[in-house]
Amino acid sequence: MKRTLGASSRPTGADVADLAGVSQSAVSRALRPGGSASSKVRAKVAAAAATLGYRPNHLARAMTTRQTSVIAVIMAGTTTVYYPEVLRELCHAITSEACRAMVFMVDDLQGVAAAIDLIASYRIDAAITIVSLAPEHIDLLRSNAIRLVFFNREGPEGGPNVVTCDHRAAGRDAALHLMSLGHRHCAIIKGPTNSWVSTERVIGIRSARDPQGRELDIIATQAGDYSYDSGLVATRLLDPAASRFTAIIACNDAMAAAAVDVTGREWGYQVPERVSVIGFDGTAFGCWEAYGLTTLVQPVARLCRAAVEMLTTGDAFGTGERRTIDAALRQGSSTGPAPAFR
Amino acid sequence: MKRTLGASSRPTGADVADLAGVSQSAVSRALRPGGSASSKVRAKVAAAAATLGYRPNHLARAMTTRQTSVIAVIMAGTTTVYYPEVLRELCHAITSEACRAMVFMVDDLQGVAAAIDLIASYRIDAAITIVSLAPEHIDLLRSNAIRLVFFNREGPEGGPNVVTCDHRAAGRDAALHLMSLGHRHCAIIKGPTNSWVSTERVIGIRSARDPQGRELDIIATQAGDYSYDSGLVATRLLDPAASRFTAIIACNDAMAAAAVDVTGREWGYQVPERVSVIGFDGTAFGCWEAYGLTTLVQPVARLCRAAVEMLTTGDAFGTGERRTIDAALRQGSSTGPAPAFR
DNA sequence: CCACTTCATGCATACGGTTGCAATCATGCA
DNA sequence: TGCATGATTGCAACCGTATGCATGAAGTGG
Repeated sequence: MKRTLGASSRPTGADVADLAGVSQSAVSRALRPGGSASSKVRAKVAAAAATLGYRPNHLARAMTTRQTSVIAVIMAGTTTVYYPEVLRELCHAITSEACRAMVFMVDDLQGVAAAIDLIASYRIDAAITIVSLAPEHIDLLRSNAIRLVFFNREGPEGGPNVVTCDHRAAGRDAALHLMSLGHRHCAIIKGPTNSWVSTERVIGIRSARDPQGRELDIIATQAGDYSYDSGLVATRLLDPAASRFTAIIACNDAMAAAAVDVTGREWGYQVPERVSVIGFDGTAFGCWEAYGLTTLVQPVARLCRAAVEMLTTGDAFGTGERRTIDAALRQGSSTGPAPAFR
Repeated sequence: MKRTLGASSRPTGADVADLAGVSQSAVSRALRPGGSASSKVRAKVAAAAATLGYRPNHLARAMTTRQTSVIAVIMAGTTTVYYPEVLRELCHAITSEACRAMVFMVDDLQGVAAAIDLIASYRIDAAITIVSLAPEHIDLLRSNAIRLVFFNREGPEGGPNVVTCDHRAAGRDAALHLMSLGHRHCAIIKGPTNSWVSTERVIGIRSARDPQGRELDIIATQAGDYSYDSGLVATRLLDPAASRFTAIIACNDAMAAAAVDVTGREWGYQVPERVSVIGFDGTAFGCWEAYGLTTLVQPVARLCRAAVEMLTTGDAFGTGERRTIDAALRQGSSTGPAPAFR
């Protein structure tokens, strides 16, 4: 009972032990499900703990057990309309799994290095990364036995686990949807060149074949950075008179919305009567009436749950496990039958 | 040098001490700016630490210093288009201040209690809450000397610190903007009845007086839950024929967008020629062309920085400090001069 | 009734740092 | 040269929990 009076600090296991008339180790064991303790001691300890409002100090526990039940989330600080939603869902999934989410927003490579350092310093159990990691960072995490999952992102060779939407299939489905509506020629607004997701989607679009074995002609391509404004710029660079596309595929919903705006308001082409527009991600505002985007919905919540689950149930660090989850087409009012052309 | 070989664990301060030929406490002091250590020892320790790739274990440090440099964020798990953005900015602000963000998504009162428990268990330094807290939770945090800031939310009497946008002034500015355009009669779409922010905005709207001392007539009121869909429902309940409003004020942008859609597409009233619509928050998609919302922008990043700053620089727990930050009118294409009426 | 197994419990130590205290060392000044 | 003074440094005691080990108690089978 050495605790100083009037201290605002929490009671410790030793305090509970004193009150219950047992040893501190008995308290530790009595409060842990697997611990060896008689029901009598369990009762006494539980009573004392309740009286004192005792709760174990997770830091001290982590010191000895070497696990914190904390999962780190590494995310880029750049503003995109899609990431905050992912962050929210990831945190939600982590909290639901009785873990704690520690978020690291990184602005540059230096920030990534700092985050990796901190993750190791806090003995965090596992990490989900939504940014690319340098090999030395991956090695550092591995050497500290910190499990790692890449989220919607390609990890390096033979490396860590990956949870991703099947972007290639989503791209294919987008193209198939348009072809089933009679579209033969389309324009594409890609994401940034270094975006793996964008690349996959475009590969999927190119790989699509309709029942007659025909592919969708991509007769114009522009690129944006996933922002609405970049979508405006990219769409304006498409020349609807010169290249006779009847559909625009944008690699995310924000750029698709921009495509709808430019097509309808600047070119004066009806959507979808004259031009159909299709996007990706399934962000909430995409289905608001003014846009009514047809889009390939990423089941963000499921992706996040899968990532967390992979971290909490898996065994080793780099089993190279891979979970791929399908996107679903949400039919909106931005796509329709191709106009009879020529 | 008792470390077992082949262990993947990090080197400890003792390892560095061995290599540098000094004591472990010397290592501790040499690596801390304020520590008393000769430049010779500092150099030796720095060299040894670099060789071994040593980084102090934050958990062990937190055990003795009783501070973790972790700031908790307590947020509701319910989906709203505004919160994820706040979460992102809060995490960003926290990371920028050399602190770590631990996020607790709570779905119900039980979740709040669990989050508070964990915050105390991890000896987290401070917390930012975006949900309401029961008095006993606030007491628990106070008794553990965990600093607390309410974010865009009214704390209890004489209690914790608050960082908030000046929603009342924002409401007033919205009304003044409309009156300056000649509007005399408006309809309001409020938020949920328990939303303090919504209440403040409405109070502000009612308190506005134009230079002639006249107020804006609120001739119809409906309520939504801040979602787009609820905005559709609420707007449809407004009877534009019966009550001759020339403007709709919606308590957030999502509902304002819904108001634009119903007004233009369902009623066939031009926006803003026949009806003006104004929203709040300044969410990104609100200014996309199809909506072009006039809105009162909450400077989310500044709010978040202010909250974090208050936690990192303040002194005591409940100084009742209050930081109020102004919203800014962003003029869009959804408001215009009132039609000459009657 | 005894030997043996199983279980419960306390003691002591480890986890990896920080920090008070005392001893030591270097330095300045008379 | 001698002493006072202040800066370094090592020792040891924490922080609060988990856990290996030894011991004692209780139960079990022969």
